[in-house]
Amino acid sequence: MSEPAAGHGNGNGRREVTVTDVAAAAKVSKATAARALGDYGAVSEAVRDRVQAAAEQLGYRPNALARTMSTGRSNTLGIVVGDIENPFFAQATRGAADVANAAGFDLILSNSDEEAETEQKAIGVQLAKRVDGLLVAPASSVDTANLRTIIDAGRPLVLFDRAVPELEVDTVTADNRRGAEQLTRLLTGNGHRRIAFISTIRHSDGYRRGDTLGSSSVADRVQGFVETLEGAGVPDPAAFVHLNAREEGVEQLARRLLEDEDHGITAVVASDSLIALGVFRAARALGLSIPGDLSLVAFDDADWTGVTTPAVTVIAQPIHEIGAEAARLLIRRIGGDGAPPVTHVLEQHLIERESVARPARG
Amino acid sequence: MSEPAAGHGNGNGRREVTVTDVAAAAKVSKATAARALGDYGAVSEAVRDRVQAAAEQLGYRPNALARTMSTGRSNTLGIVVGDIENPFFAQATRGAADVANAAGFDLILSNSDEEAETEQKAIGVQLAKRVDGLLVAPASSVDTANLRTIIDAGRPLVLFDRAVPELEVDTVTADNRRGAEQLTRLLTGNGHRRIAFISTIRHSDGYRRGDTLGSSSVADRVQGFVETLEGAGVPDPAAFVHLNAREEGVEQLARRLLEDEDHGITAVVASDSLIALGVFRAARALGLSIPGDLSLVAFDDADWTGVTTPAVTVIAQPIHEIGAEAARLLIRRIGGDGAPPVTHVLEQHLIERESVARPARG
DNA sequence: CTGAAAGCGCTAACAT
DNA sequence: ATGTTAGCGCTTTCAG
Repeated sequence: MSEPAAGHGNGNGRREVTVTDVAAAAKVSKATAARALGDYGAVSEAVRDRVQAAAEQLGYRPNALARTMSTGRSNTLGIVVGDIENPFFAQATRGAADVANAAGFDLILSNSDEEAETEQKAIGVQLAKRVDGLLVAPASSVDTANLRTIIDAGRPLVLFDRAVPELEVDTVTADNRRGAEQLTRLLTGNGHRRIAFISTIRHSDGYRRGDTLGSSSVADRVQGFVETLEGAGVPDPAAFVHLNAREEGVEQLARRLLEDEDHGITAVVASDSLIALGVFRAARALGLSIPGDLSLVAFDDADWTGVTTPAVTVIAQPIHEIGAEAARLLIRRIGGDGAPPVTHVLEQHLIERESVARPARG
Repeated sequence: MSEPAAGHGNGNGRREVTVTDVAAAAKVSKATAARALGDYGAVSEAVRDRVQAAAEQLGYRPNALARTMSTGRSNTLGIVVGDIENPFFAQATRGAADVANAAGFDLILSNSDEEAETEQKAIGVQLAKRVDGLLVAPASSVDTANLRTIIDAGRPLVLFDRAVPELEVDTVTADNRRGAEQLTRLLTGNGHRRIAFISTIRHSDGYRRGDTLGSSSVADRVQGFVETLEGAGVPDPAAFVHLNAREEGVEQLARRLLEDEDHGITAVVASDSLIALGVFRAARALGLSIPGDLSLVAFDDADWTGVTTPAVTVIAQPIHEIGAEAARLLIRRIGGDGAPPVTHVLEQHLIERESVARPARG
C-alpha cells in the first residue's frame, strides 16, 4: 500500500510537514505557529520556543510558494540574458545575484539567445512564476513588445547593458560611445586610417550611417567609432563597420578583410573579446604579426587578454557593477520607489597593453 | 484613493486577472475555464475558443505558483554551482538549461562559492521554492550533510562534476583520472620528471598520498597524476602536488615554484584554465619561455588556449554534455524512474598543441 | 498574546 | 461536457 497522499497534489511520496503539523505538535493554533515560524505578529517567547522546537523536531520547511500566494511577494528576481556562457553575462549575473542574495532575493535565470521569440517565452515564464521584478538585457533595443508585457503585468523592470530609449524604465549601461572613442582615437593617434570595426550583431545589410542597430550598446560603439574616424578626417567611415560577423564566422570575416588588398586594413576594433579571439586567429593563420602588421583593440578585459603575445589593449567595463547596480535599482523599485526612471551610465576605462603600433604601410 | 486591494496580498497595485475573471467573462464555470486554459480535462471546442478569447482579451496570465500549489509540481529545477563566472559552470549550466527548457522546466540558479554554508543556504532556498529536483556540483565530496537535506526532503538530486561516493544518487562526471594520466604521460614521455600539479582546491596542509580531497574531480586528477609519475619511476610524486593555490595566489605560487632551484620544475599540469593563466603569467614575469624552459598542460579547452603563444595543450571535457546529461537524469527521476542510481563518467580528450617540449636540463 | 476563519489562484474529485 | 466543492500551505483580518 502506498502512503495515502493527503488530498491531491504533492507528486512526491512523503507528505511535507506544514504549519498545521507544527501547530498541532506545539499545541497552539495554526495562526500562532505561523507567526512564530514566519517571524511576524506577536508571540510570547515561551510559545515561540515551543513552536520552533516542534518545527525543528518535525523537520519543518516553509513552503515559499504558499507564502507568496498569500503575500503576493516571491522575493525572487528574474534575469534574462543573451547567453550565460558569454563571460559578460556570467559576470553581470553574478553581480546581480550577489546584490539580490544580500537583500534576501533569489534569481531565476533565462537565456534569450538574443532571439526575440525565446526572450518572450522566458519573460512569460518569469511572469508566471510571479517574480517580483525583472532584470533584462533586451535582445532588441527597438522591438519593445516583449518588454511591454512586463510593464503591462505591472512588474518592475530594469534594463542592463542595452537601453531602450522608447521605454521609461531604469537602465544601467556603460559609456560605450566614449569607450569606442578612446579605442579608436588610440588607433588614429598612432597613424591608422583604415580601421575595421567588427561586431556579431545581426544587421540586414551593409552598415550605413544612421542605420538603427538592434543593440544600443553596439550602436553606441559604432557611433563613437564612426565619429572619431570622421574627426580624424577619414572619408566614409561607415564603410569600415562590419556587422553580422556570426553569420560568416568571425575568423572567416577577419581573414577576408585582412587578406584583401582593397580593404588595406591596418587595425581592428573588436566589439567584444570573442571577436578579438577570432581576429587573433585570423592574423595568425595569415601569418600577420600583431602589432607589426595589424593593430588590435577590443572591448572587455577578458582574463586572457593579458597573456597573449602581444597582450591586447582593451576597454574594460565594470561588468559586475552593471549587474549589481541593475539589481539595486530593481530592488528599490520593488520596495515601492515611485521616482521617475533613471539611467545610469557607468564609465569604462582603457587598459593599454601591447597590441597597438604604428602601421607599417600608409 | 488607492485601488482596493482585493483581499490581502498582491503588493503590486493592479489586480491580476484570474481564472475566475476569465470564467465570468466567458460565462462558464471556473472549472471549465481552468480546463480550457490549462489544457487538461475535456472541453468542447466552442467553449474553449470562447474562454481563450476572453483570456486574451483580459490579458490573463496563469499563476504558476498557484498551479504548483495544487499539483505539487513546479516544473522547475534548481542548480547550484560553485560560481557562475567560472566558464566551466557557465557551460554546464547552459547545457542543463537547454535540456530543462526543452522538457518544459525552468532553472533557479544559485552560487555556492564552494562554501558549505552558502551551499546549504542555497539548497534551503531551492527546497522552499519547491523545485522538482536539484542539480548540484557539491562544494564538498566528503561532507554530505547539505546533500542529505535534499534527499530527506524527498527531492530527486543529481550530482555533476563531483561525485560523493557515500551517497546513492545519480552522478555525472568526467574521467578525470584518465585525463590526468594522459596529460602526465605526455609530459613524462617527453622526458619530464619534475612536474608540478597545481590546483586551487582547499586543503589543510601539504598534500600527502592518500589524503582525502574536498572535490572528487580534483582527487581523481591528483590520483592520475601521482600514479603516472609513479609508473614513470619518479620518487615521491605526492611532493609535486600543490593545492590551496588560491590562498597564495596562483601566479605567486607558480613563481615561487619556478624560481626556486630546489624544485627544478620543468613542467606543470594546471588543474583548470584559470590556473593555466596564472602559470602563463608567472612564466612570462620570470622570462621563462614556454615550452623551451617550461612545458605547460591544462584541464579545460578554454577558448583562449588556442591563441596564446604557444597554444596550450589541454584535456577537453564535454562540459555542456555534463550539464545536459545531469539534467536528463534528473528529469527522468522526477518523472518517477525508480531504477537504482547510475554514475555516468564521460570521456575527456587530449588536444595537443604547442606547449610541450623536452626539458632543456635534466 | 492567541485563536478562528477567510482567502490567495489554481486543480481535482465528484457530481450531474 | 460542464458545474460544484474542497483543498494545496500560508498569511491576515477580526475577535477575544
